[in-house]
Amino acid sequence: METALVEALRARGQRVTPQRLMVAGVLADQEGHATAEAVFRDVERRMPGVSLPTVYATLELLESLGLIRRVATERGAVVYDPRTDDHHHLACRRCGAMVDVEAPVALPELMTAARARGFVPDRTDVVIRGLCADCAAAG
Amino acid sequence: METALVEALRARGQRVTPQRLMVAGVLADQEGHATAEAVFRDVERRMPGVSLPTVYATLELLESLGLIRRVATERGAVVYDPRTDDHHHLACRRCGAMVDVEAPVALPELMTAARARGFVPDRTDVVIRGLCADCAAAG
DNA sequence: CTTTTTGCAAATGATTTGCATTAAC
DNA sequence: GTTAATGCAAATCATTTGCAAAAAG
Repeated sequence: METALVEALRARGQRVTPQRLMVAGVLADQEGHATAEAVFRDVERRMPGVSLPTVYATLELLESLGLIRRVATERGAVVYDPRTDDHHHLACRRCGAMVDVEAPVALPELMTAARARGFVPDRTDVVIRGLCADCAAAG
Repeated sequence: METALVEALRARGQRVTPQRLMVAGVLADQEGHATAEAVFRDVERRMPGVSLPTVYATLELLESLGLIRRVATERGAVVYDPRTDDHHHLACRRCGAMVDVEAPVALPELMTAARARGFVPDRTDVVIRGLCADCAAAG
């Protein structure tokens, strides 16, 4: 991801800073999804002194470059997803965990209905809500 | 909706208050989705003196009773949806509007993948992101 | 050197909490 | 009368902003 980031920044005439590389690196290492706070904690550990506003700004930048995705959870909390390929999410209503699933989705009727209203579709987010394996086992 | 609310409250031994009826009534009249603030403004107009915390508490109550749905938008803003039947959403990335669409969705591969991981599905939320008719027309 | 990015501190906005008062039942 | 619900004020949480200092190109 770092190479892609450096190229994207150069292409837009923006600067390659150690903070930006670090935030991108932390997110790339991330298994699953992370809140801005969580990213901040990891970044701070390896680079003391970085500020939270910088982390927020960088996450926004990475999203605008298409290198990460921003995902809103059911309660309105926001997490960042280092994967930008086509995948969907399982959200546990008990523990709040959000897990990736890969599977093709085709929603022909829904797309037709959307286009019929003049809507220009861009991306489809599918979230299956329910209980994750651990919470289901716990009762 | 008011009848259902009164019954649900009685069944749980909770009280039927004018504030609760008013919040439910305002949401039922609502076309589309509303933020807590918007609900508050409407409620306040017809019943001056209601407090914002009461509106929040009531929205939470209505959701726990299954009478409304809470929907998180892409940016993490939360809106309340008076419809609880099976329907999905179109979210405009430009103006933030969220519109209902009715269309059946069947996601067999995704459901299979979810169950294969021990996940117990409950409901499926599908959000199509893109540009609404107005924003697409505006360029 | 010039302009962007950073860090800090403070502001903002949405939602929640504590608590005394009021109102349902 | 009891107990739950309300209104108020203040607290909290996540995120954003303004601005001077530092650093990238």
